[in-house]
Amino acid sequence: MSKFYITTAIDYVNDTIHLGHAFQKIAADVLARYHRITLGKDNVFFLTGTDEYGQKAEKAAKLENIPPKEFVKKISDSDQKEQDSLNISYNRFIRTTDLDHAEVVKEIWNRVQKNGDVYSGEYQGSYCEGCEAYYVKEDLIKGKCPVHPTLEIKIVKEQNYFFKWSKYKDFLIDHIKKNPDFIYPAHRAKEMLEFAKNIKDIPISRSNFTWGIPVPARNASHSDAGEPEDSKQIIYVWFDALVNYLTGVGFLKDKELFAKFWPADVHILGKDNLRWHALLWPAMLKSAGIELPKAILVNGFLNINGQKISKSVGNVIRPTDWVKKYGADAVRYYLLRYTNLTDDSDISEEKLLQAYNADLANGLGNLVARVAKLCENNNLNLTKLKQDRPNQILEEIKPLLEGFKLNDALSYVWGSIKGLDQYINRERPWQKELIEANKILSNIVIGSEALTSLNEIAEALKIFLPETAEKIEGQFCGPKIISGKPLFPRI
RNA sequence: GCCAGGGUAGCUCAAUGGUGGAGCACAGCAUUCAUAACGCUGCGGUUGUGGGUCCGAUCCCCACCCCUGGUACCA
Repeated sequence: MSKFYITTAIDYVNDTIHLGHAFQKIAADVLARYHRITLGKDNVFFLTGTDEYGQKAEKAAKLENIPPKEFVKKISDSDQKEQDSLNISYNRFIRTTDLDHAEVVKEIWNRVQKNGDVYSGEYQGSYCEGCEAYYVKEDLIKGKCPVHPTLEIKIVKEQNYFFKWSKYKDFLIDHIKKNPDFIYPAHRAKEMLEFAKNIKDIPISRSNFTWGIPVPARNASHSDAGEPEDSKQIIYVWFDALVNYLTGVGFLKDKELFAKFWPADVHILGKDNLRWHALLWPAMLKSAGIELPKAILVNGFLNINGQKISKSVGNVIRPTDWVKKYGADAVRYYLLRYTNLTDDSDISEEKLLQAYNADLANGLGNLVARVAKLCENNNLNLTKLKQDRPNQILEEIKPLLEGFKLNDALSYVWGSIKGLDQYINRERPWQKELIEANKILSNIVIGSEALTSLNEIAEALKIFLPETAEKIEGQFCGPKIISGKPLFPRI
């Protein structure tokens, strides 16, 4: 691999992102930072952003009595602020309302249409007003919504453009089967294979609201009776949103950038978005004659104190809420170490505190403090910073990171921290003659044949805890080392 | 209802068809370079329930219970 292009889900702007969304951004950030170390900064592109069109955003804006454009800007800005608070190192924060994006969406639409995959038809759906959602007949129980059995199901008809999704059924099944790494974890691929069997065409335009990218004007020669009025048709949000991954690396606008980074190496997304990424997106790309992404990484959800994060439960926590109290790296650390990326995980502020004190204050912070003080007391003079060998930690965690085992990778780093603490207790540099003590300390700071050093730990931590890594490197860059403030004061 | 994932020490998770592991928390010892921190030792489990296959199952099979997600066009 010579380049790495990673994208996150773009967050829908009906509300500002919370810790659950942040979890995914942190994971993506770790992968991006890792690859920047191995491939070089210029060979990594990290895209994130906001998804801003659609009925739900339009409604949310109406509720606040402001124009959609203003509303989505407000949420997008606050999403960006949330991400920035965690030091998410994106290369572009895309908004689907960005001008270049509309151009790309239209281009994809036209390509798909040119390929014969767009047709006009009548959408008829069984709509439940309680769920504000459509149901397929098979899912209705005695003709009623399974969630709201007391409400009447309404039959809603709409004239729309449809995408020939079903045409790509065999292609999709084949692609997933032939590429076992396409969807991770594997059980998600199984899920998609099941679903793929029943793929039907879907409407990719809407006419009952206006907040979206208009369907491009049609060729006169193309017209046929009963087709929707184009000017009133808005492109369906998913058809619009998925395309951001192309816009983000300069499709149309910056051919060089696009040629360098496409196809995406990893799309990371929540399990709720899997179908669209695993089945619709590849079908769209195939239809448009564009190469498919290499991997889809599905992250689980976070629960807080055993409950799912939701407005109605009232347990929504924003990244900034915790960052203000504990710092960005503490939040990153906790979410990375004590969750399983691909499964649901339960988190709590209490556990964050436990991890903070046990691992950051007592572990890493204390190690840095004791080593710094020992170096200061011994007047250690560093003549070099690194051993002439590859960073042992990076070597060890490479396969873990490439297999998306972020928590295991971080655990490994903490193993090295423990190793240094054990070494210090065993060697007792504070009881040794100056020369002997300095040899021990130099082993601790820059390493030896047998010992993984503090500087190696710091280098590895750049991937996970960038602020902390920088502080440690600043303190141990020599030649003189002096003790400083605790990195993580006990709470 | 249907599909999928999960239920292992107080907590978070690991593991294997053959006498159940780690970290945190807790207790004791030791120690002072350090953020009452670090280290060592210990405590701690009839591996959701009931059956079955097997010489032997936590791991395989069946049923059930509980939790989670998806269930098609609302991100």
